[in-house]
Amino acid sequence: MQRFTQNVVAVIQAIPKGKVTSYGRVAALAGNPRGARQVSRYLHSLSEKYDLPWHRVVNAAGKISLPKGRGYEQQRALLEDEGVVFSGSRSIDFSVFLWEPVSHPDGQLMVPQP
DNA sequence: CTCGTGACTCCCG
DNA sequence: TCGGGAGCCACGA
Repeated sequence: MQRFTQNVVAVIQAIPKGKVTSYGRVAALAGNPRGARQVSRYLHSLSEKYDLPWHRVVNAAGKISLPKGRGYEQQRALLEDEGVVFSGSRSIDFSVFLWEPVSHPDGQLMVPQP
C-alpha cells in the first residue's frame, strides 16, 4: 500500500467524533491536494477493513455526496447521532463542525514528512 | 501496458 | 445561483 493511501486512512481515523471534513482536505492532509477522488474510493473500499468513520467525510460544500437510498440517509443519521447539525436541511455548517487539525507545537496531526 | 471509473474540486460563463 | 467541463490519480480488469 502506498504512503498516500496509508495517510488517508490515518487522517480519516483522526477525525474526532462530532466533526467532519471534506474529501479534498483529507487528501491534502494526506499529502496530495489533488487526490480528493482517491479519497472517495478509499472510503468505498477500505472503510470496513480499517474501520473508518467514513460518515465524517463530506464534499467541499458541506453536503453528503451519496445519493438518497445509496447511503445518504445512513450517513446523515450517523452524523446527527454525533451532534452534527444539517442547516437548511441539507448542508453542514463548516464554521461549526469542520475539523481543523491546525498546526500545533505538539498537537500536530501525524502527517508524514515530505 | 492501456483503459475506464469515480461518495471530488476548481474555474468560468 | 447553477451547470458544464477539465484536471487529477490510484486501482482493478
